[in-house]
Amino acid sequence: MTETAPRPTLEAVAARAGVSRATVSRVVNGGDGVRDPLVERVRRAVDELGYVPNQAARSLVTKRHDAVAVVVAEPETRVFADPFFALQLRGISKELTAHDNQLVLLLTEGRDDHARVGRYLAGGHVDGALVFSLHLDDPLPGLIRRAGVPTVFGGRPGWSDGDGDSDGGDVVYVDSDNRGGARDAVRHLVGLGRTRVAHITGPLDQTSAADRLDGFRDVMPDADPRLVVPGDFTPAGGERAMRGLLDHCPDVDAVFAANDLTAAGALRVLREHGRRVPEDVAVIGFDDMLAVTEQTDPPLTTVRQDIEEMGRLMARLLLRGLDRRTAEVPGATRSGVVLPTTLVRRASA
Amino acid sequence: MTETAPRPTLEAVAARAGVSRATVSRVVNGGDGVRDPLVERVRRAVDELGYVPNQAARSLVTKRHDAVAVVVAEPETRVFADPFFALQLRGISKELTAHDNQLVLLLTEGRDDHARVGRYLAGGHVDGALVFSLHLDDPLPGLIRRAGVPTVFGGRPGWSDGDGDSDGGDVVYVDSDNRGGARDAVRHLVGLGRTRVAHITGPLDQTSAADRLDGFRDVMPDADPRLVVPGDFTPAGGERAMRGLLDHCPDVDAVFAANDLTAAGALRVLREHGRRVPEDVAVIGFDDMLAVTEQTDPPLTTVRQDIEEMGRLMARLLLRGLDRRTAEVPGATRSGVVLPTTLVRRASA
DNA sequence: TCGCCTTCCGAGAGCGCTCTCACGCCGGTC
DNA sequence: GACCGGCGTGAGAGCGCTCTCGGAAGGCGA
Repeated sequence: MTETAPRPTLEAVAARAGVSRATVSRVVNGGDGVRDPLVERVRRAVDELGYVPNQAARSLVTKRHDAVAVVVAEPETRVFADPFFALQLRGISKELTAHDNQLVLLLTEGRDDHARVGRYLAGGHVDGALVFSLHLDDPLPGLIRRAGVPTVFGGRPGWSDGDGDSDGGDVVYVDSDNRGGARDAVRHLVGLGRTRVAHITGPLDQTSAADRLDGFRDVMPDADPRLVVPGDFTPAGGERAMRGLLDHCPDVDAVFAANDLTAAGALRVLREHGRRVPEDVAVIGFDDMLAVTEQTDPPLTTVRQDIEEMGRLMARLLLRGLDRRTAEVPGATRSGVVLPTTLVRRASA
Repeated sequence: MTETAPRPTLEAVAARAGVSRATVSRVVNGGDGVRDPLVERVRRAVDELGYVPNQAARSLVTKRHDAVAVVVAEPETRVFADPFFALQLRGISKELTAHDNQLVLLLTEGRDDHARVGRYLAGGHVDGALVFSLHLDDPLPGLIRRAGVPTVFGGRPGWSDGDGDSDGGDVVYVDSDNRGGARDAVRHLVGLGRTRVAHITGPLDQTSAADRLDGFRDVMPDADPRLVVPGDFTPAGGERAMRGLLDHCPDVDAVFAANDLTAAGALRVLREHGRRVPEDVAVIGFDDMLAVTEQTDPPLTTVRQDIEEMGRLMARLLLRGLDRRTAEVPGATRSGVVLPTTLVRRASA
């Protein structure tokens, strides 16, 4: 923990280059309006001294921080028992880095933390926030909105539809096309000639789960209600649901599971019961978590979403809102952008 | 993106409370040496105005940031296709939050990024760094050391042993007891009466993999060399290794796999070949990634490490080094702390 | 050649905070 | 009753930067 030598200041660079502080500042910040030879001299001085601007001093006057908060609520980190979290973060990180922004990570658990996050965001320590909050009843989005910080949500927040309140801030979010992906999956099953197609849902207080159910219903508006059974995005939930399904609808010949973990559970129960996949029952998941889809027996057909791209887009959208000279985001409406999904065919359907 | 009203300053609070800036500052920072009635008045003013200190201004003079960087190298995020990353981060986050520090996340990929991270750390934007870097040849640790930022490593860096160079900074790290855990696993197999115990290693340029191999050798110093086969921490690697093992040592009766994914691959090949687990071949993994260990057939016996605690300890160690009034870390040597592992018995061994 | 406009650079104020220092006031001592 | 010590408070400098503004220098038309 040795103390480092005092770092060079603008003043020092100016002295060495034989110019004023202002000129050095100009060069450091782009160098417009400074004649070439001077620019050159300043650059050299900067290099020689190893000058790095003091961000605190800069923020103090510019009121910008070049930092963005990423807020992840506790339940998410649980859900993210898969590469989801890491990938999204990676996308965000790449985009932020490309625009010289730092990523401040805020993990929350429990109500107290919400207050803390609210205070932090309201405290003006960051220029904006990227927020993950899948649950309908999550107080976080409200808090954050009130904090008055530019925000982009990951996943459609529960109240973004039909809310349209007049407090100014449009809700900006990035989501993947859960509904469309679900439709593709179910259509694929129908295309396979299946007639008794079941759906194991996710927790319906999450918009992603609700949207996938909607997609299922789009294709199967008249589905036997017993073919729609609740799950919870876990393998155990998938097992439970599948058992119930086999009990009440033994003639089921296809299952669209709300996610891959659920599908994995269902697969296990099907094998237990001697049903062949996909011959007797075809199965499709959602997410394409490789750790799961490639390891199941048989390998799982599923709906893939481009997680990393979601992260990248969130960051881009936010930065755009922050009025940086950032490339326009194609397909972005005022309220958000929905990324397409693709069906990945493996052996299970 | 509405502009928020200008936030109140110390000055404003002082005016409202009828005291000087200095007094408000004192109260905000603990209130020592200020008489009670005044403290009360200041507190009220702070509340009424919703005053939040401007961190930038504060940092500018204190030269502290109450922020810590977490540096994760690209290969890690790949490895972290499991809750590892999220859990560790959670532990870190909790500890930092408890001490009012922010977490700045730095994800790197490729050489350019190394330079960027080096610059950032050297730039004095954070008080310290937590670094994950498992590979022996990673240039990151060196860069970071040179940046002169207090650092704690996650996982023993390759060069921490026998290096003992004189550049001042002792290498502080937190790791789990890979070697001891491996010993426990292998001893368990031996205790089961197995005599032909194989080991599928991880990539040996990672200290965790090397340590696990060492642990294996501790118990089986005279193992048939053909029983030690290379893997790469992936299921595919596990499959490949297991196939080779069955080819060359068909009498193998136990496998200690370097991690759970590897074990999952091995398990699949064993089933393919009609070997019963654990009757014919007992299998043990490492990590206890629940998504894997509870899903394999049969459920995997494995060595568990307390990931979240690792993260928490890293943060605590760093904060301690930063000379905050932080609780002492029991069992921490100057160079780091090694957390115990526990054998979790399931059905596979 | 003169004046005017443009371009480039430097002086200086000030962002919001901390912290040192000096001063005022109090009680206690001789 | 004069003096001293200590505690509590305020004044003010200054952290390192940006940015406005004014002045110097140079180019061009008349």
